[in-house]
This record gives sequence, C-alpha cells and structure tokens, in this order.
Amino acid sequence: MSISPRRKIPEAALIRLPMYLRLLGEVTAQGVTHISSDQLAELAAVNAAKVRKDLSYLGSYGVRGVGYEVAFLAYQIQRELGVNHEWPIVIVGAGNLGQALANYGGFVERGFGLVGVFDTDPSKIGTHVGGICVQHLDELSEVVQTRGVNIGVLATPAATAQEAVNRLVRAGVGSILNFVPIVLSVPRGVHISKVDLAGELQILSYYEQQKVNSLSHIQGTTTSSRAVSA
Amino acid sequence: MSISPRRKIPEAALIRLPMYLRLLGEVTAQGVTHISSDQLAELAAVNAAKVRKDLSYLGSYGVRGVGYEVAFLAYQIQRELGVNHEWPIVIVGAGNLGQALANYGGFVERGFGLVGVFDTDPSKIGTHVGGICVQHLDELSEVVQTRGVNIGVLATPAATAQEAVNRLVRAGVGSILNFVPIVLSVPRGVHISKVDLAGELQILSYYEQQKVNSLSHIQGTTTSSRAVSA
DNA sequence: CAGACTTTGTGAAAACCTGCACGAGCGCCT
DNA sequence: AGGCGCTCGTGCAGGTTTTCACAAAGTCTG
Repeated sequence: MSISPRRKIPEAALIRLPMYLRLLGEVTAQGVTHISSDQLAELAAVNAAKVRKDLSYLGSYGVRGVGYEVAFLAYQIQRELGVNHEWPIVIVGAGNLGQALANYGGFVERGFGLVGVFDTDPSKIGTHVGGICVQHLDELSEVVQTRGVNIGVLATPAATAQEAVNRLVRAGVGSILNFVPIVLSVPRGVHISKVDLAGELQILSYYEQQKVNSLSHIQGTTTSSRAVSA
Repeated sequence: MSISPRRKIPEAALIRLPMYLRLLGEVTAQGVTHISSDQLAELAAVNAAKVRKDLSYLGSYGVRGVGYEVAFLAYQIQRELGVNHEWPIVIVGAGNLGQALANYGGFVERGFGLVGVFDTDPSKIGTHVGGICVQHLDELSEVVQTRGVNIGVLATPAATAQEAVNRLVRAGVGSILNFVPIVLSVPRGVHISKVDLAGELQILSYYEQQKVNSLSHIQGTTTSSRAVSA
C-alpha cells in the first residue's frame, strides 16, 4: 500500500540517525559488513538499547544473534531521512557566515547541492562563493521553483531575517536551517531548525561558571570578582 | 556561604536561557522595562508556563500582578549563565569554518573574545583571521594558560579532531564547541556541545521527504523513484 | 480599605525519553 | 537434529520535560 514506512520517528531518535549513518559509512570504509547494536553504541557513545530502539523505528532490519548488515542498514536510514537522493539547497545571506557555509564542503558531500546564494547588498551580487554567483534576493523565487528547492539556509543579518524567511516560504521552501539568532514566525507545516552559535557558547559558559563557583565555594570566595571587566 | 544559586538548572531549561536573554535585550532597546511571562512566551514562541518554570530555576524574580523587571531579570540570567563577564575563547582549525567563525561578530558581541586561532598547516600559520594571527597548534597550551581560556571551538578536519581535543583538554580547556561531525571522547568533567551542520540538513530532509511521501500516498505512488540517481 | 483584576510560582497530570531486563529468533557446533 | 550462545526487539519502570490549573500575592480603582 505505502512505499514508505508508516510510523513516525520520535524527534529524539531522529536526531541520532545522521550520526548512525555517518558511523556506518566509516565502518564500511574499514571493510566492516556487519555490526551489532553494542558496537554501534560504542562508536556513538550511547546506550545499546537506545540504538536498537532508534533503529527499530525504521523496521526490523537486524538479525538476532548476528547484528545489522551495515550496507543495508545504511540504505534504510538514508531512505528514511530522504538522503538517498540529492536535495538542492539555497543560502540566503552572503555575509561572513553565508559565504563560509557556501564554501563548506560538508553539505555537498552529504548530498545537499548548493544551487543559489542570495543577498540584497549590491556589492555582494555578482561575486562568486562556493562556486555559485551571488544573486539578488528578488531572484530567489525563480531559482527555488525552477530547481525544485525545498530546503533553505538562512544567514542574513537579524534585521532582515524575517523578511527573508517570508520570501523563502512564499517561494515554496518547506524547511529552513536558521543561523540567525531570532525567533522566526512561519506558517504551519514549515520546519525550522535553529543553530544559535553564540547561544551554544553561553551554555558552555554556564558549565564553566559552575566549575568556578564550586571551586570558590571550597576555597572561599576570593576568586569571584577578578575578571569582571568590559 | 555561596555566591551563586544553589540549584542546578535542568538542561532543557538551560538551553532556552540564551534566547530569553537575547529577547530581553531586544525589548530593553525598545524601552520596555517590565514584561510578563505571557509576553516573553509570545516572543520566544513557547508556552508561558514554561517560561515561568524556566525562570523560577533562577529564583523568584517576578512580581505577581506585574511581571518581571527586564533589566533585573536579564542581569540574573547573565549571572547564572556566567556571561556577566568576558570569556576568552580559542578556535582550533583555521579552515573554511574556522575562519568564518573567527570573523563571526556574534561571538565577541556576546562576550566571547577570540584570543587565539590555531592550525597545523604551515600555509595558514601567520595569516590573519578575525583580527588574530593564526598560530601553530603547538602554541595552544601557552595561550590557553596565559589567557586563562576555558572554552574552545573545534573546527578541524575530522581526521585530526580527536588529537586537537586532547590538546585542548590537556591545556586546561573545560568546554568545547564541536563543529566536527565525529564523536569525540573526553575525560569526565569536560563538556562538549556538538553542532552538526550537515546533520541538521539531514533532519530537515526527513521532514521534506515525509511531505513528499504523504503526497504520493494520496495521489498514488507515481513519484516515488524518479530522482534517485548519483 | 475592600474588592476586582492581574500575574507569578508550583503541585499534579500528561507526554516523552531512557535504560534495564528478558523473551524470541537466529547461526553454529557437535 | 538438538542444544548452546549470541543479539535483536520490546515491555516496563524510572526519569525528565511539558502543560495545565490554581492558590498566593501583588496592583489598581473607587
């Protein structure tokens, strides 16, 4: 009846699938053809039961007493993620980050071909980044539609991000990877995945601060206000 | 007895604090002095009860019937995150991504001053990125110790990432923001935060694939095997 | 000052995720 | 063929996160 699996994969499990897929690629390169949940768990630094449960959402592709066939499992994950074929992507915003992402080899390497880079700054338009000529944002819709783009990367300044998203959505993009540290509003059905670089550092800062605090708690409070400057 | 709050903030709540902090900064710029959990929830696109519970981990800083004083709340979040003072950071790996991160203004803007960029490639060493002269990885330990660096950013090729992490840890770095798509092993107490750019796209790809699948399910299975190439 | 109104902080319920433990199925060896 | 050892798939218990709902505590008005 249905070509694709019927179940929906829980978010928490979904997040780990790219990691499993990458690890399977690595062991394949080493000539490994079969792998147990224990071995994969070790490589992924997670619990083996979790690996089995994650993989069970794809179907019963393991063999009891043997493990998983690496190539077959990798294919099933690819199919479930939809990465068994290429996805064209566009980048909106050709600033620092946008340019770096355009040049980042990791995307195309994993099947995401860059087909457009857009900006509104006249001084950027016409320059080449990542083998692509930067176009004006007004061209976005045209490119998205002719190339069948579903996924966009947002790397504009904060002030223009929402407008850029509106354009992406209007053009037909259904999922957006957002590097701009603001909360975007999008219609139902459009997926946003956020990467907040400074936010990540602030979280790490919390853990480091905790260490400092617990140290000063033991030694007394002598080190508490030293580095407080602008 | 203790300078800092006694409780530990749950991971899930911690992740949202940087967002709240940024939003508070924005409303401050607009002249807002007080804000309710409802308003903040709207800005953050989350449930209001969640906002209140998140903030309650910091202490009882709200006033019933009134809301939160923006400046005071912002200060408390900053203090809890440890971002009320500067943190020096280093970047290891001066490739595409490393250079872009070094040039990325968002870090310094939020209190993370770049004090070193390291690589092992002789052709990179001596070049300037983000206002910093790229040094050989052998200099890492010296810089980390003299500058009191606790946080490092990892952006090397996959093959050398683990070795780079080992050096960071040995030098005394306690938290690492990892952009390299491999599983790192670190001693207990060292915190790793992972950003897998291609992985994020693969997750978006899943959602887009789901849309395609459900469409073809309704219309019949005609579109299922067209773009499968490469 | 009392009563109406607002908003916080938090118990309790619901939803979700993780990890253990074990039954079930498979291959191999004798 | 039968038994043994290995590993998957999953029910269940424990933990975490989210959401609801409401008492408590404050402001404001007349």
